Amino acid sequence: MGRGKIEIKKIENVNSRQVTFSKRRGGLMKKAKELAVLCDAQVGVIIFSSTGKLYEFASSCMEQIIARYNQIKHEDPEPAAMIENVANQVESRDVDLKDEVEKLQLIHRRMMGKELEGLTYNELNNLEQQLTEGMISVKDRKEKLLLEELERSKQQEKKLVVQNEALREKIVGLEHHARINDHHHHHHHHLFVSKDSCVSTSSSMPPYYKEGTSNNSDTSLRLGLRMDITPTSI
Amino acid sequence: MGRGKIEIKKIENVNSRQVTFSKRRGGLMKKAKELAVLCDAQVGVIIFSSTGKLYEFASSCMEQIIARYNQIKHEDPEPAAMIENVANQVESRDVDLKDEVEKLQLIHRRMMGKELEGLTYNELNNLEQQLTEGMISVKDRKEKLLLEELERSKQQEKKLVVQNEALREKIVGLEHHARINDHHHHHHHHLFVSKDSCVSTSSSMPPYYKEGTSNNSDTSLRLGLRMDITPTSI
DNA sequence: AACTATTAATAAAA
DNA sequence: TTTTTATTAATAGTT
Repeated sequence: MGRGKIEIKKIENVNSRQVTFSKRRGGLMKKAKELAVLCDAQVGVIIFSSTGKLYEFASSCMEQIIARYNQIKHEDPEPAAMIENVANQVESRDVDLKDEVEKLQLIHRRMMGKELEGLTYNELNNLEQQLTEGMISVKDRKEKLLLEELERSKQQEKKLVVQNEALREKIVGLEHHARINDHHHHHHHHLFVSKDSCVSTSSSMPPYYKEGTSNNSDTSLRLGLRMDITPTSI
Repeated sequence: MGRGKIEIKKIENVNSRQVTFSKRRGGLMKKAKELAVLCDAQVGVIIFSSTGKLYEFASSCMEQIIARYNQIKHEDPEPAAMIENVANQVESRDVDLKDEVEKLQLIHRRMMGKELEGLTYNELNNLEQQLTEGMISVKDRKEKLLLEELERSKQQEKKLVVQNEALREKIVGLEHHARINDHHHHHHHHLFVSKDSCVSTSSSMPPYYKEGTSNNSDTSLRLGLRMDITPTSI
């Protein structure tokens, strides 16, 4: 096809080669498109010229054609499949963790006395045993806190009694001076300190220690402990 | 080029289309090869037939052509980065679940009376309240199971007493006959049934109800209940 | 880039 | 499928 037959080998004349490349490239693209349309095929053509320029034709998205090619060619787990694979691996770890959470939640609910229906008598006994042990530990811990606080309180008490005694003596001294000075003045400022407003050595719990929270605890004493956080509520 | 001109649109006749595909595919491949040789170009052609079959031509390694294409087309950070991204997404979900597990495990340990050090007095009270409620529910459930089993046992007892009475009467009858027949035979088979081997109307718990598990439960009676599973142990 | 002589591709038939 | 053949399409060399 042309003014003469040509041998299929590299065209050495650079200009001729460039012209032929342009013509034949167009022809190839046209043929590719015709094939795709006529025969309902998916066709992709990639051409790099000798100068490195890229020309392409794709009857649909080239990425999709390449992906399909890779999928068929080497069961290539490169991009999508690789991600899929990793995702699956993680998914199973995920499922394990979810199972773990569900198991722990069931245990928790049962320790709260819920969903006991499926348990045998022995299982209930074990559960009760656990609850009892927990209860004992909690009560011990509470007792320890109370004793520590009581000890602290007692120490404070002693300190305050000493302080009070000192203060009262000081006041007695001041009142004595005041009386002496009264002989020279008409107005005097009388400082009165009643014995009741001071801490006595045989003091009972102060009045602001009031009964409060709804709790079956043995003691409902309100102590100066931190009572803000409630971590055991989910 | 052919016996007539054709319009470039999908060939509806399946057979014609198949033939044309075969011919034109060959032609396209030939043209691609010629272009590559004549013009010193790098050419890759990928064709999927409508039936999904893959045909390809590559003037050099197709992978290399695709790689070069991808490199020029999108500075493609596909595989590694993409996987990294997905992994990170999953990682965070994973961390959340692990946190959840840890939280539940801490709650569980505290309900078992462990790691109470960080808790305030009020928190300890709440915990004790939970344990108390759980304990009450468990005891109620145990009581229910015991009562049900007792009821079943009583019913069985009654049934057996009646059966026993009937059996004893039958035996008495048989022994009577045996004594009469003894007058005619030297050997006799003596059937002896002691009263102890039968259930009496005022029966106490049977001997195979033995004390067993180490448990502070009010009752350590072993009943004919399922006692196999121990779900509260992690 | 346009032309055109010539070859190549291929549609229809077998 | 592949081959044949009549016809169109592509294109090499020229302008």
